[in-house]
Amino acid sequence: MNNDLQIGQIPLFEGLPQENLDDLSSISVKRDYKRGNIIFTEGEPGNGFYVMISGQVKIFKLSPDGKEQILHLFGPGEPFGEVPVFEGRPFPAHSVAMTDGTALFFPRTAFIELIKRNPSLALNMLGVLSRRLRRFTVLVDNLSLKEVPARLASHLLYLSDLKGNSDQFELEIPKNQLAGMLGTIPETLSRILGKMVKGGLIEMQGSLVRIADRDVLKELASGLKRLT
Amino acid sequence: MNNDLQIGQIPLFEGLPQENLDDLSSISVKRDYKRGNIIFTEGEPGNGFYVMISGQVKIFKLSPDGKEQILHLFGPGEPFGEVPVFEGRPFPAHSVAMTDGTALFFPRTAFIELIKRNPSLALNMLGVLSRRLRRFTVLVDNLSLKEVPARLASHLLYLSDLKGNSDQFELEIPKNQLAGMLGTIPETLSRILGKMVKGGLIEMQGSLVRIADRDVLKELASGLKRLT
DNA sequence: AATGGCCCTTGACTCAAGTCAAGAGAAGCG
DNA sequence: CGCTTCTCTTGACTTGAGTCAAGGGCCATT
Repeated sequence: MNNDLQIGQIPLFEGLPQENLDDLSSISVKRDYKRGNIIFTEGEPGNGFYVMISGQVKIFKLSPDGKEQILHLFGPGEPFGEVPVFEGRPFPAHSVAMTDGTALFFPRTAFIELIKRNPSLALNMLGVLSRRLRRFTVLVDNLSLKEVPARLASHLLYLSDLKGNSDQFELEIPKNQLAGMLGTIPETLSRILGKMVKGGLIEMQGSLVRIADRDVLKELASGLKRLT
Repeated sequence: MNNDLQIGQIPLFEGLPQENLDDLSSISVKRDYKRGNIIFTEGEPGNGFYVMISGQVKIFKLSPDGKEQILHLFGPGEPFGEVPVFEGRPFPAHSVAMTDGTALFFPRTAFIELIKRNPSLALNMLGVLSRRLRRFTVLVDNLSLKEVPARLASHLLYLSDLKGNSDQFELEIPKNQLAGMLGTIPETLSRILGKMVKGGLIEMQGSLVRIADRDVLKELASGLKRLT
């Protein structure tokens, strides 16, 4: 049996007639990745984009001395690497597989032809890019206007929200990667998590987090309060 | 006589048949702004987007204690405020007029109808959003992985580039606003500009900059070198 | 010419977060 | 099973950049 995501289940392709799904299917190429594989590199020409089928990828920027800033983590059903498709310039960031997985690759020119013939595909794609722009405004806001404890608090609340506001959840990614998402380094993250535990805001066992004081966490996240 | 930008001269609408331009014209509403006017506010529902005709606007985030991070500065011909159009959620940031000016407002539903009937309008818009995503990756990279002197150096080189690599140019905006673009505060910007002048990298008179040592500036911008 | 309101700069100080270094677990591999 | 390798934590130190406070210059308006 095959558990893989089918092309019609991809949100980007929602609402398309079967005929278009067949077209998409016929232009797509399946690609498998092992954990750690480079999918594309910043500066490399982009001849198409990807949709994750299984596994997880990160999109990130790299500083000359090797520090990483993660821009996105994408899982099954999510498209990535679309910027060069519509802009014609190279990839603006790097992409590496976080786990073993599979993606569909859609070549640029064939995909653009499909878009020309199908306005709802265009609108779906506009929605995807718009959501991504919004996320970036949040990221910039965090990096520029908030301190690390506030970013971490927001992120924990976000994760909790993803699990239906459960008080308990897994981080899903290693802590050094989390540091890269929050624009900091593992040492700092570790210290701040330590303070949160001591302050009674959360409890931790490995990568399992339990929110102990949601209200204070919210105040921290909004910048009303500071972590002492 | 009328110096204003005509609708056909807006890059977003490039390549559209006259009929569509007329449609666009008929759904658009002209709005005038005075310097300092709020155009929209974060959290406000977005029922349409804007195209700048004359003047300049800034799009920015605000921290609880009033610090600003500028996300974009837009001038004549540039669209802004499109995210809610395709995503259906409120504006993700604030917008204020930097100078007196005029914008065209395009209501959401009418515009979406036009897009559905016109693939090249959709592709143009996809191009605009993609370019904007790329710019954000650069902004995030700067904020997270580079120090203020490096961000400033890149910005100066960017301004020089805009003027055909001229060694001399105006900042165009007040220095406190420049600080807000670079993710810092006026005091810090002032100090670093001071250091650059002392170090012989640039010369300054008011808001006029002359690049004196482009090579070192480039090394600074890339992070290879530090400002002492 | 004088007043008030920005804009910009400079100095002294503070502090959040990064660097460097060491070590403990945990996980993957031959 | 033992070895390497990676992840995570903790301590001591450094530092980039922010805060606070003061003052000078410039412009617009009266």
